[in-house]
Amino acid sequence: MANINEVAKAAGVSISTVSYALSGKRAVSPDTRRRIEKAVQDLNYLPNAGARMLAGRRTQIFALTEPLRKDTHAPTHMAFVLAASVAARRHDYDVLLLTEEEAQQGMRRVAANRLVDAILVLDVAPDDPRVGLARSISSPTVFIGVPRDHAGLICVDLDFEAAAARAVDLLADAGHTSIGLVGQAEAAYEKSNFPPRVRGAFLRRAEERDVEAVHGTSGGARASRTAARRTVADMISRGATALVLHTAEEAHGSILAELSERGLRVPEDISVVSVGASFDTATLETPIDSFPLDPQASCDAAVDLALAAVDGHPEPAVHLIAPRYHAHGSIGPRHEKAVA
Amino acid sequence: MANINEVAKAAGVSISTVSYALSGKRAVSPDTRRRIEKAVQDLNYLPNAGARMLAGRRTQIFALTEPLRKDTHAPTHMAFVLAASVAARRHDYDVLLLTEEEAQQGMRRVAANRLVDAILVLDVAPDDPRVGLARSISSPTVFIGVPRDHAGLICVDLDFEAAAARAVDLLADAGHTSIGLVGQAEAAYEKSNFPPRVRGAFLRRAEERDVEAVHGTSGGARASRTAARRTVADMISRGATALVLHTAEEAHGSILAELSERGLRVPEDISVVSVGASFDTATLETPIDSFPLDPQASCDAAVDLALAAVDGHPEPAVHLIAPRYHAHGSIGPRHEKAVA
DNA sequence: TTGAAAGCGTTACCAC
DNA sequence: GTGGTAACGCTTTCAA
Repeated sequence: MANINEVAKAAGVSISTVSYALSGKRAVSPDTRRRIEKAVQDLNYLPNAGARMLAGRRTQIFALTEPLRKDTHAPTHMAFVLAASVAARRHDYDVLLLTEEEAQQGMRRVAANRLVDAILVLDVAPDDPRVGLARSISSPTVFIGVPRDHAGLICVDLDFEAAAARAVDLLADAGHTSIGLVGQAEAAYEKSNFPPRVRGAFLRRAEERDVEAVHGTSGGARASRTAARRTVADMISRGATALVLHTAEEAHGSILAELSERGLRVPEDISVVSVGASFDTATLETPIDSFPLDPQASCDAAVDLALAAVDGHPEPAVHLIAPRYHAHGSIGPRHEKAVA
Repeated sequence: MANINEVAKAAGVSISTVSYALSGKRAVSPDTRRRIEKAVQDLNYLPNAGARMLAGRRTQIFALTEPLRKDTHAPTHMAFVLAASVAARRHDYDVLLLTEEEAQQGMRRVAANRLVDAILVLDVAPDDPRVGLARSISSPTVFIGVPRDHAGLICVDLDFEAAAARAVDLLADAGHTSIGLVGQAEAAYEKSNFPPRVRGAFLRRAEERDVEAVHGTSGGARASRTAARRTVADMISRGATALVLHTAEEAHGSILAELSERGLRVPEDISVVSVGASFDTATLETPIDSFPLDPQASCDAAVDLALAAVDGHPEPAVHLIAPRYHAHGSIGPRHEKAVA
């Protein structure tokens, strides 16, 4: 529990020099720096967090709010929490968890007591109560996800619209004229912010490309595995020769099983592409082309924006992350078999 | 951003009186207290976190370390994180997340840093590197789970042994003489701390009760759903008339499906009881008797132990939480049909 | 290139 | 029952 005084004494310098040597905010002679570094090592010194928070103007802590709704997909959520944590640590920040209803009162609390420098908001709902809150508190707040009313807010998200549109383009370019979108469970279109964006862009681009498009829902991870299969069966019977999947990993599996049971090969008989998946579609029994969700990319961007805001340069806007395409050979030219 | 000085001024008292009125550590006259409370409300005052950490002897923050291994069952893990957070908030504590390799260096850091008052350790492995670390740092550390070498450590966990033994007892009492334990994936018996405890107690008690016992593994959540079904089929063919399940929710579903397909009714033809489930077994297609995992109970106990340690009264020991039994009618007397 | 010292906003001890 | 004030350990301005 050595403090800065002991380090200063051991190095034969003043405490201010120790502070500057460690922060790098002022030039320190090589020799002095060496002596300080040695003292730091010897004494196993680390600046007291509370003292830094009080004296400095930053706490080096981000709050991470997560409502943890019952229907939240746990693996995806965990991936975001992990990614946020990694992104924060890269900039010497720690992450403080704000869960449940605490998310709201907690945001107010940590903003008022100056426990955190900024707040990261996960699992954003279209009408998220944290939107109004963000506008009323002093802490910079970054949304990972895009609420309906996002005027003046700092938001980061995958460009789901672009991903959906590009998926349609790929399929249309391959000659497909009838495409099905196997989406999320119906409830997700109200509780989450991105499913409607995928569906909207899908339908829009399909119309632009003069492609017949149908949208169907699937169960979530916990739903009966028959929901997604029924949707697929229906789409195929209506002539779809290509599928865009925007579902959980489990549903991907069910869908591929359904295709396989119907004797439809990918991509010979039917083309498939995944949008916004949070898992690796290359490890499915049939690898699937994908515009994946990239939690790390989103969280890195969110942390950068948070830091900028902490520095007094907030960038209120919806910052969309360009989707990246991972090809795994699941898209092929249109074939009539599926229609039959 | 009002501070204690402004509150004191507004209430017409000294800052020490404000401090004492808020902490309750000294008697304050009703009238004075009211004036202070009003000033606090009006100014929306909350004590500065950094100043408290520095001046007081606590930070009101717990670190929560989670390795987040690839094979971690996300929903269960999230339940523990949430429960820990809730337990902490009940005592006015926040939770700081320490993930990945950061878990180790992070533990050292926040201990040396004085950022947290204590550390809660999740997802404990039999040979957990955090065990040695816990012994070498100053922060009180509470393990939620029991590592192999736990001498001198503070550990909390469900009494898996008791749960497994009681499950065997219930079945033996009902007349069953051949019981199968459908356990976790093979890997879990090395990477996690509790699967071996369940298996050990199961086999031990079965022997004590002179009951034939077999143990079989199942896949984890992501494994092919056939693994668990094969195990069950095998057990039945070997004469088992009762099953103890220690598996993920998905495997529970697969197992019930297998029984159903074989025309075996629960509990008429076969008895089933679940041990250590982190989900509600009453909502399965066939409700199953259960000795559930109770994250909140574990985390409440862990937080209590952490607080005691922070107060200078550490209780190094393995604190086992008595399992609770939830009956849902899935245990019945032995019937010969399953044997056939 | 370095040092002295003034805060930062609490808590808690010591007086009254 | 209340007030004054010395820590707490750092960051940062001002001087040298």
